[in-house]
Amino acid sequence: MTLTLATWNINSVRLRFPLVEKFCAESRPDILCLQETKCRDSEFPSSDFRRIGYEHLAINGQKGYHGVCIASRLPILNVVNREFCGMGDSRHIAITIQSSAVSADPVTIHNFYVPAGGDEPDPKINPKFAHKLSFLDEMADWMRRDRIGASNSIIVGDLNIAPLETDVWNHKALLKIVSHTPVEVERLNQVMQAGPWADIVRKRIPPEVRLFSWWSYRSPDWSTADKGRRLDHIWTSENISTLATDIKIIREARGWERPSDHVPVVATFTSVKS
DNA sequence: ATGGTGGGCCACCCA
Repeated sequence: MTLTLATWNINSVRLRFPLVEKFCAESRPDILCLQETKCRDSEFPSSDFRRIGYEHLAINGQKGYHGVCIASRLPILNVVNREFCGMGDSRHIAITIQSSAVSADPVTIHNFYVPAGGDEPDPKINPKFAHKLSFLDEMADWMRRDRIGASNSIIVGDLNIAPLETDVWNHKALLKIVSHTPVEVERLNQVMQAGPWADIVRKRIPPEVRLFSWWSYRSPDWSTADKGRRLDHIWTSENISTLATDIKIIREARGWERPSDHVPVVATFTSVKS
């Protein structure tokens, strides 16, 4: 009994549906969480997802920017999307499913697209960076207050922060670059403690190993230069963290035709009794 | 130190 879950910042779901189809054919995720879908709910390619076996869709889109969705082979028992920072942005959606690979009880999956934060890592002069920090604070407050990560929960998404030294191509060079500054990493760690969440990717792949899920479009030879960052994450509540038996980062997806700048991160959960 | 490339969409916003 297994459940395979994937997260991917797709950077326009309409433009890149053919890549979604290719990825799903190869990796067979039961649940696919996408960020930056960049279309209204009415423009979402729902029939294409149904055609490739994802009959159950939870969509929180908006015109031109942001947008998240969860496509599932399993029935969706409940859908919630929460607004952060009173901005009206579509940056979160959560579903509840039943999967005996993970738990006898219902499991909630949260899909986040955290603000990128602009270029200047100073909240006093850069409102986008201030928004990013407020968003993370609000996530942590909500998780603590509502005990979001207490049990049977998973959180995935483009969190736009690479917390570990080996989550970036050059730790020292990126200390003042938004996505790897100490102030953001501290905020992200507070979110992790607020769950409390376990980083199941780093449970399976030790911190000594460099791991990236994003390479800039501005790097002409992304693979040989390999100036990547690990911005995309999968965390779980502690009670299910040991059930994540396999982690894959689909690096080759960055080399596909007209790629996203992010690649899928995939976790497979296996129940103790098989 | 700078600027490089993409997507949405029609003047620039965003990453």
